[in-house]
Amino acid sequence: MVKVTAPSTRSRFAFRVEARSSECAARAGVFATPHGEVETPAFMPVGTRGTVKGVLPRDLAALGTRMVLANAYHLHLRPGEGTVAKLGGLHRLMGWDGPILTDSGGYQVFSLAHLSRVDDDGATLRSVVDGSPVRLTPEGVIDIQRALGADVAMAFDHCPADPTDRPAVEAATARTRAWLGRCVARHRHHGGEETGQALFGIVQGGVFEDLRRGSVESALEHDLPGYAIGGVSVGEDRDDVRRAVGAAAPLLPQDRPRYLMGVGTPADFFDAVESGLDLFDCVTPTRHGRTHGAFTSGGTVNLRNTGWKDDPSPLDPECDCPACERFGKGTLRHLCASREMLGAMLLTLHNLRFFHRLLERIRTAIRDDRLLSLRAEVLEPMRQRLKP
RNA sequence: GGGGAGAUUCCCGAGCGGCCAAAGGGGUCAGACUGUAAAUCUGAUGGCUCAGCCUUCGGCGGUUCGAAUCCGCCUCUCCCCA
Repeated sequence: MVKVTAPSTRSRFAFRVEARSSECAARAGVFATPHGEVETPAFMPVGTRGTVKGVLPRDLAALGTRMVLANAYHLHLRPGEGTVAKLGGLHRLMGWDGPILTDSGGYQVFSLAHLSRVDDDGATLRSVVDGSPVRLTPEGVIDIQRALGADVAMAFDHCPADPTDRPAVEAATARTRAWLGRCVARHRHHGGEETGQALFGIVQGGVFEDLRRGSVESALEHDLPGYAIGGVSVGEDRDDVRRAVGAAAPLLPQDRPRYLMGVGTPADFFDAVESGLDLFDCVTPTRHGRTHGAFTSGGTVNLRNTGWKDDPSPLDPECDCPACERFGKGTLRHLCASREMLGAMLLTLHNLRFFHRLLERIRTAIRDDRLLSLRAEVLEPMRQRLKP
């Protein structure tokens, strides 16, 4: 049923695996895009409205970012994909020369569920900007992403509100399948990958392993340069996430990048990488950075806690980010407590650096075939919340 | 010197006889956050042997079954006129 074309025919989005773990399904590789290569496993910071909040593009690159996310729904509302195109495209808008991936807006139908209504043809949600109705369909979402011009566009999927509600998940998974077919057709209509944009399919299925497997089969009805697992970490237990990913990942093609959407935390990365996932994105490092939370090698830290007040020591002695190089915890705590934007900026830089360094170590460990020992080494000391 | 206004729990500020340990802000303290409606949101903020009790509304003394609220005096602050 599925004819998998040789990677060479899509060299602009080639993915080559360069090392595999002997202990698990982890692999280290390189994903090529028109705007450069990405070493995997990789973490992609989230820049929803065309900006990774509080971070200059050059700083982003210096932290180790290779690829970033933006969001089609939010950019459609403001400033509008037509405007983005007139401004020279999404790369120009973001001031980012590297690869960009746009999420379709499927997640917003889920996260803004109280403003959304889904039907078989698409979804209608109220604009978060002015409350007016916004119609999203597979075709429309592909058009938007085509106009934005990211390197990777995501299919329009239906992420169910409750991943444990089997009938609802079955319906959402069926829609995701039907919508993917329409996305693929529309993408091809625009010229397919010749336009410089790849389309990734998305697997749903909630916490049900059989539905996850079925959703992978549906996605593989289309020969795409990459596949994503979505609908994960939306409130379920970590074990449920692990099972769902464990069921889906082995069935995805070995020679295509696998993207786990919306994940996650350091522990999540190990789980997912060990199941053979390659790409990740999450708002955690940036959002936590803005809300006084920091990841460190010794555990998480809340920089608003009064106990750090007089502590001149660095946030994480193992870190080489701008926050750790020049400021102590007491200073960071002062910046956070007084709501200086520099505090949010520094913690964002720190968290992003922490995530990228972690993924860097994971990549190296896969190549050295010692991923499981790295897991213990990294996660054990950072299990706790650090208290002053 | 004369006339007027006021002193409330860390701060500002409601309250004007019982439903007041006392609204609402601020500050402070703590928590949450996984394809970002998030520099946001939630909770706590007199004490205790905590479904109750004790101490608090400038001070002292009254009225009343009952007072932050009414009365008298005192202390201090602000405004206007001389």
